[in-house]
Amino acid sequence: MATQMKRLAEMEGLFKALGDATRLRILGLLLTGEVCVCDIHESLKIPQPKASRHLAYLRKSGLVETRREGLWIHYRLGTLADPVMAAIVDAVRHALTHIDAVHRDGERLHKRTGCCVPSPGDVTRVACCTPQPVALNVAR
Amino acid sequence: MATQMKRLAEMEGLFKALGDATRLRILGLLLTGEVCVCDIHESLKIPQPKASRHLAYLRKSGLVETRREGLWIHYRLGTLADPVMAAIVDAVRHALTHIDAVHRDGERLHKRTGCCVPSPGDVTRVACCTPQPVALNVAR
DNA sequence: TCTCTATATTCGTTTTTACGGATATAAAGG
DNA sequence: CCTTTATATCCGTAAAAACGAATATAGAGA
Repeated sequence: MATQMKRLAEMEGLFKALGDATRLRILGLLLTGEVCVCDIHESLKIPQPKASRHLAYLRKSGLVETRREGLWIHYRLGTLADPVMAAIVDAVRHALTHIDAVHRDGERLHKRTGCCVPSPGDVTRVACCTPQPVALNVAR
Repeated sequence: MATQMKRLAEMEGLFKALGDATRLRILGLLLTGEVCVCDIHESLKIPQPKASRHLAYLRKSGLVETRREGLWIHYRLGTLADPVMAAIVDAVRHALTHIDAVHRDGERLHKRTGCCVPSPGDVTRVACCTPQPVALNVAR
């Protein structure tokens, strides 16, 4: 299996991509769904080139995917082919829903587009949340 | 809750700590149990100061803990207090069992100490392994 | 106290990463 | 074709991280 060969390097790359607060916030914002670059950099209150650079980094690492629509480019969370990696990313996505900064970014996005930020229970059912059954939130 | 405040920074730090192949290999080796520094740097075939530096990094990030026994210092995997972080680390530990390099390191350790490397199923039951029931390996 | 052994730290250097600011590309519309 | 708008990339710099080599510490035993 070719996917087994360089898994160490891939994992290192994955964690390097995740080891930056701005990129984590971007991933957190994308839990909402598709978001275009301008909404990203304004929700995070960071300069546009900075957002673009980090998005390029995330794109190269396979964590996000894009879709062009006219002048806009929409970013969304990607799916890693390797199930071992994907399991890690699932845990990360869930953890992001527990971060204050992510919620604040999401609220700014909400004011601009009307999309909502997911709550901890919504993303993936993980050990840290299973014990205490959370009250159901608004779906999607 | 104080644990909620700087979670973003903590998460960034966690991934920075995980974003290095040597440190990942060390964590993989520690899946075996307690290992002292000399066994670590010889199993990984890296110079001792290099191992020591990376171990210090892992210690500061809370991923490993130590126990002194005479002249030796034994390293073992630590437990993160924050359950959200701990869930991520669980997924990582499991993923490490899927890495070739980790197994090779473990075999060198085995030749030195007689400890065995855990197989994918042994560590944590995660999405990527649950579907295909693996043949039972030697317990422990 | 001297020595040996295991582990940690310092030093100087190189590489990598992140940044702001400026600029380039690329699609859409007049 | 020219302009506008959205996004990406380049440039020079600053900060962080990793390295090998050398050295320091700390415990155990003679």
